[in-house]
Amino acid sequence: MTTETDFKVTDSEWEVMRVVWAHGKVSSKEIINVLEQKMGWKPGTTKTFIGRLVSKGMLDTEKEGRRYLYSAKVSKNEFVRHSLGEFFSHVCNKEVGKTMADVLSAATLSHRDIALLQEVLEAKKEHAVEEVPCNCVPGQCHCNVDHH
Amino acid sequence: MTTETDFKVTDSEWEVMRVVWAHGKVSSKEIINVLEQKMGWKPGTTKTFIGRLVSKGMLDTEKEGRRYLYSAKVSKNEFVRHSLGEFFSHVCNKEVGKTMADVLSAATLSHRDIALLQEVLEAKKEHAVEEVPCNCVPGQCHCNVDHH
DNA sequence: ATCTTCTGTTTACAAACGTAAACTTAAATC
DNA sequence: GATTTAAGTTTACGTTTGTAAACAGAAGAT
Repeated sequence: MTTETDFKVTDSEWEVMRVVWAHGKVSSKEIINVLEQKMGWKPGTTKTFIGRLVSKGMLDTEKEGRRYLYSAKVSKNEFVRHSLGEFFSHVCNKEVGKTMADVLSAATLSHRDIALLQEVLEAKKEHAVEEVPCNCVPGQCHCNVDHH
Repeated sequence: MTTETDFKVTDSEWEVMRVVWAHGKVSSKEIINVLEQKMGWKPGTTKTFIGRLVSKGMLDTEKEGRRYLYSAKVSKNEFVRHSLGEFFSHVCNKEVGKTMADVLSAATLSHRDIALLQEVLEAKKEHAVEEVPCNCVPGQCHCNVDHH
């Protein structure tokens, strides 16, 4: 009876979500096909994941004849943003910038991407702080180690 | 008998790793203390995670009297880089730039962070591509949807 | 009207995870 | 030396995840 959307999605379920996001509205048959190709999953496996995602409130269903059409209840952007936020909750705020720089230098970027990122940075300058405050618990990052 | 380092670390284990990274070498007592504070874990819980991390080859042990001193076998940077790489394996290459921009505009950054990021971007310009190639399977991203 | 075939739902089961108590052993103390 | 205590190891157990077969019901075909 969970109507609440639960952003916690496993790796496998994420594979399903990607197919749904790519299509907008899609039948289980299509999802099964794509993931049989990519993941080698048996139809039953994909069915399980679809079912779980519906229970979690990540997928909406719309009856269409004998089958359902599935669509995402949460947009891909919203979801990715949320997941990355969760990811960075494991990293000290002070290190987010450095980490981003790391990722960026390893990524393949287009001229347009770079321009966009530069714009964002330019805008960020306005509200940049002198020093990002550490948000860690004492003992969980270098900024704040209790040396007994 | 797994001597290989397994980068798969759960959220709880990550909490332990952060304490180890913060200290360099640390006793279980210290780890237990920090996580009892932050997570409300009973000592036994933390002990379990430490044990699992040792099995996984994420932690090295060095006997010191009656106890062990734990240290990380994988550097925090290496680990974060790897985990982010895994994260982005769920996102189309074409969208990595946009996603980064998204994260950056929501992050708190220092002037130094911004300068660093700008440097990285400047350097990236050199090898920027006209269009980032989509690396998705057909049917799993907009670049490549089979419309029946 | 009956049979076949989709398609969604139930059930299954092992491995991983979260959470922790119990046990054991070696060191420290009395 | 006997006892207490701290630290690592074993065992425990419910939940989640990965993987899938079995089953049920409705739509389509004969």
